[in-house]
Amino acid sequence: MATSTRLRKGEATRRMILERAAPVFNQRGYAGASMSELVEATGIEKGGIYNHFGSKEELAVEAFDYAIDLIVEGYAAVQEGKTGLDRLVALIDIFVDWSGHPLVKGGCPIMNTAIEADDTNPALAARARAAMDSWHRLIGSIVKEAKAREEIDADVDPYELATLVTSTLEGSLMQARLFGDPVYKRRAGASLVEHVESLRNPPRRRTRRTSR
Amino acid sequence: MATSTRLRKGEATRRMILERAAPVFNQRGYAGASMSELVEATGIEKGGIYNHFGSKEELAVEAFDYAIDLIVEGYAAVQEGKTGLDRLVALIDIFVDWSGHPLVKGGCPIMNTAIEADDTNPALAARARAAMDSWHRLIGSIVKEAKAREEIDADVDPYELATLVTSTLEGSLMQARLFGDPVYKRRAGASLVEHVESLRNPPRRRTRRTSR
DNA sequence: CATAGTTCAGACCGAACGGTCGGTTTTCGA
DNA sequence: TCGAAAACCGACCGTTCGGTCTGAACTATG
Repeated sequence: MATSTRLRKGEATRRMILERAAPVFNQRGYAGASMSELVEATGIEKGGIYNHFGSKEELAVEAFDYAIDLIVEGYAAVQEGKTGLDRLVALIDIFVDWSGHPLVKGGCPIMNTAIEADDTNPALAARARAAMDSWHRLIGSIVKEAKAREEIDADVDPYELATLVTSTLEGSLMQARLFGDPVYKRRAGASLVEHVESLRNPPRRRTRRTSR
Repeated sequence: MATSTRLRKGEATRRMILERAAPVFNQRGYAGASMSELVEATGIEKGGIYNHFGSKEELAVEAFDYAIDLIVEGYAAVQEGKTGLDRLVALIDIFVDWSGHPLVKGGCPIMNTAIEADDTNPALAARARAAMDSWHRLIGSIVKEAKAREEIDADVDPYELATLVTSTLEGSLMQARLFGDPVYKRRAGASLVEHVESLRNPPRRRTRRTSR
């Protein structure tokens, strides 16, 4: 069919633009990233870029979604073959250490976008909310599964635990990036894993203090 | 003396500029805030602003320091008359609810600056590091005091607890602002207070789960 | 292999950017 | 009250911003 084949080449460069623009936006922010930087990063001239995206904002939104897709796939992969609370621990572990190869350079796109866009860019803020919501639901569903398997008490609120885990992880990532030191993430991860394990049913011996 | 009196009027407007520029930078970010916005916010024309600050960056750095000073004073005030762990709990409580009157509009300047500047602006990133470090030390000193008063075990690492508390608070603030809902902060605060209380020595009955 | 349709380069646009500067007004000690 | 210094305005600077558009180059089907 005409449409699908005609558009093929364009689709490829379109994806390539997103792939290379995503880290630029994630590192420099929406306001901080200029079209000339994006031209340099993508190797496509301005006319070429605007042939695929109607505006800088449209490109930023799609680049954000692209980054989120990458991350969603990454977190899905690390849960494979695991069940219940083990899935949650795997998520925490991989957040703490992306095996040295961050999926998108510049930190967590959700947090970066949330911080910049909440007061300035409604479109980007809405995408950040959607992505964060999806992340909350992922953790929430894991907790629900753990409850169904009777790994943890029935009165643990899945969504509440999800947002609490998120708070600690994202806050630790912010500090880790600010100081260029992963120890903040490790501490937070260890503390969260300990907390999660303490919820296990029947309760095991409680190891009290945070990691050292 | 000549110098001190001659400069008086200028110093006043200089402070006024910082006072009005700080929320602009905090809400719109460094790259997102334009000089024309700062002119509008301060009521001072561009020439007037540049009479006091050598560059936009210099203004941003001083505005950041100004915002931090406000916050430091705020946190100092809330600790008055309290000792040991009660000081820490007071800090957590006030972070969760700035009584409806945020000291600087746009969220936590340290986090906002850390997120934007870590990959783009070394000068601002350095100030954010300094401010965060001071915050860490404040909490650390409180924990040390609590240890000296034998409120908590001697093997609790003050600095470690400080960074953990910070992670959870900042991460929850990010979510609260993204969704426009303070519940994220409240949950995090409740969880942290519970955690802190569980460290009290002699150990009281442990309430196990997160707040509800 | 012709050619219609798609993709891209790059010159170009007006607006807005951060920053400068000369001149006017305001301030305040003498 | 006078006058020098400080404070401030606002026009102006060159540059870069996001965005447009025309024509050339490429793609892939009939």
